[in-house]
Amino acid sequence: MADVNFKNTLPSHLRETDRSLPDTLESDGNALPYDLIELLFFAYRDFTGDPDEVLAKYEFGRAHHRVLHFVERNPGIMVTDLLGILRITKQSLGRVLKQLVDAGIIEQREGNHDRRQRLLYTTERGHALAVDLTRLQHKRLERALIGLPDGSEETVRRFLLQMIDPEARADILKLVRSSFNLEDR
Amino acid sequence: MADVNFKNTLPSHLRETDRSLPDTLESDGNALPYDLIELLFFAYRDFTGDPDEVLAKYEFGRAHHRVLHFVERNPGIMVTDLLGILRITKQSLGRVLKQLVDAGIIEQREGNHDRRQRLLYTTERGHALAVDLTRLQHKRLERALIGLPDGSEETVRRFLLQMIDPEARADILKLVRSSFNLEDR
DNA sequence: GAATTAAGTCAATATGGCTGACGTAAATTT
DNA sequence: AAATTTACGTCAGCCATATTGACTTAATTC
Repeated sequence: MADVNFKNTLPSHLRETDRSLPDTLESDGNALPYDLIELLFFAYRDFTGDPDEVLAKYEFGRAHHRVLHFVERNPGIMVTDLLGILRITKQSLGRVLKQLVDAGIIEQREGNHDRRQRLLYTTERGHALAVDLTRLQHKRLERALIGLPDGSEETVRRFLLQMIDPEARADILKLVRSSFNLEDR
Repeated sequence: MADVNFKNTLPSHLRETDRSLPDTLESDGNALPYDLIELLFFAYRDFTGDPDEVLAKYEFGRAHHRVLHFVERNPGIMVTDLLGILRITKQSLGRVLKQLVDAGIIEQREGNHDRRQRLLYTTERGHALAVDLTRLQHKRLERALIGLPDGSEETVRRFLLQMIDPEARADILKLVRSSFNLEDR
């Protein structure tokens, strides 16, 4: 057995009585929203945790997931463009990409107009895996929206968009091609 | 210069005219919410990007940030409990914790009642750094909530909470000690 | 007194980033 | 037509952060 901790998330000092530690950093009106920060941390962890389990069976990691996702979503994407989305180096991508190609998850085809390009496509198997992973994340998102007031999905979308650096928003909006109207106003 | 890609996030096939690729995976009513998945990916990346820049000056990484954050937030926390929150091994924590202690960011004090414990506290410097980092993330969250309808902050909070594995929610709720009412109903 | 717990340590391994330096073929510019 | 730029790939090595397994010490609990 490994040296991992299987206990509660909850530290012992919070287990029994409430010793009422400060919820916010400052006692003046300038409260820091620890809770939002932490909820986002835990939410993202579980969000990526679902795919991780499936990927482990293929001996793939999160890096493979990201590549697979954006290739599935942008069939025929150029290597250069994928690098731009992922913001990693050619060398880093090269390693995982090779593994995905070797495993028959992604295939590369020479560009029609520009024969230097190795355009990326998911194979049938790759597509199936991508769908599986997306469906897992979809389910979690659906569940997270249950019981929230009307319009919450739109609110969450706008919130997430506005979390993104303003300079990058326009590009990302085109990339995600949301069917919702998220234009700036 | 490194081999990084400084170009647009936007792949060339989306740069000019809209070739209207499918927004969803399935043409039936079972659409997969690619956009939410991707917005969350990019939002989280930028969310962690702010602190990363500051931490780099100290030669710290994200692992140090997580430790600092939860120690700042739970002064006097036991090592075992911190392991439970972070879900990493003792060995992994040991390394970053040692660096933080050596750098005078975190200090360890023997437990009063149980002298085996090395309770963790931020030093004055550690506190200052933690506040800096939290403030950065706070600003991004504030900005992300601008212009959203009334009650959106609450909506986002509930959304994030429901993204978390149901079994873990109760513990995490106590841990984050939100001043908002997020009890299950 | 025995068993358990808290914390730490040694040693090895894997993943996924990074840097710098090149190479080749194809397209574009001059 | 030659020069330059672009797209892609590769070799070699480094670093951060995680992992596993085994073991120790001290203190507490049963």
